[in-house]
Amino acid sequence: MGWDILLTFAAYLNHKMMETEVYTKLIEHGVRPSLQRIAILQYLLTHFNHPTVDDVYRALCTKIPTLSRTTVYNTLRLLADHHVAQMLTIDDHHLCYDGNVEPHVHFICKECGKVVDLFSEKAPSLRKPVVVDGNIIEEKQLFYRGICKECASKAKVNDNVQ
Amino acid sequence: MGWDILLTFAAYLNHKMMETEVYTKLIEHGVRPSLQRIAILQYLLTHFNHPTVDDVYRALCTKIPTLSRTTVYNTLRLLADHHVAQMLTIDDHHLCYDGNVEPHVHFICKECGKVVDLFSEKAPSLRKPVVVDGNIIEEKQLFYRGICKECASKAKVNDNVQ
DNA sequence: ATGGGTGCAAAGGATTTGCAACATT
DNA sequence: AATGTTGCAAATCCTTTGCACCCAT
Repeated sequence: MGWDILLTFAAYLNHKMMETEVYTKLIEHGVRPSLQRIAILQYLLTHFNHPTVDDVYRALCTKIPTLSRTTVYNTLRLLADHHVAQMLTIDDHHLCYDGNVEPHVHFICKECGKVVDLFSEKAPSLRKPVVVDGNIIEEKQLFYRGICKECASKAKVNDNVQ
Repeated sequence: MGWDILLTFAAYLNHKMMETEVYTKLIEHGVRPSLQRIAILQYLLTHFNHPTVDDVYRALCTKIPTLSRTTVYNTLRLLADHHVAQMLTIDDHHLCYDGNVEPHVHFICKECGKVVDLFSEKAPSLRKPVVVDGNIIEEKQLFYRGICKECASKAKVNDNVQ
């Protein structure tokens, strides 16, 4: 197979990629699309389990063998800055990201550290920045903390055993 | 000056300390009071600028020369666990504490990292745990992010200069 | 004498930085 | 050519851990 065939194939893939939803989303938010950025946002938009930087890295490094953690850090921060993703820091030692930028409540379990979306709860929404006491508010986030369903039932079982 | 005098003096100080508000507060929340714990909570209750672990350490290590960071970490975590203080992790690299456990909204400036209380905003309150979708919710926290008054006016000045 | 509290030093982890190579325009 | 992007390696910073000492009951 010659170089010309490879080039044609690459051009075809490139063209296909530009048709994707993720590509468009990046462009719309002013982020230059690159292979890595597309892959990372793609991952965020298909995994709603609030992945950490390392989760994203480990999931993608097999598909993009040259991927580095630095790039994942940079890209996720970039996406958050451009409001394509949300950065969640509910707990120390639990920095994670969420591709869903629609307002919704996050719940973190003190026991297992899991982050859960609570769509049933009323979340503060903010379409455009507002000013409060002179401060420009761009984002609102509501967090709940407690014990999740699974951990609560586990604790109950343990109580009975004791 | 003999040992008996020193002992009497120590006993007097001890007695005085037990009369303090901070001492009572610790007892009420099931935390055994120690010199370090009293000092740390005292600091939290008189400094409303959302100090980090290091802020607390640096402020107190001159007064208690033997104080270690480990103790400050342990104590602040202990206070948060016993709901004598709030642990705030609004941003990665910005873990701080708040001695005010009454519900109020926190605002963090993306520019300078400062944390400000917004008492004018309606904050979610939670007197006792509630159950949502099987999860036990013990705390609710509402965070805002954006640009603070000072940074916003600085940015405006720079715009004019350019 | 037993358990809890403290503090040092070391280990551990997560994130950032500097820099060189690379891709894209 | 110029600018932006990537990725390695090293550095940095924050936090935890292990252990020994100390105090109080």
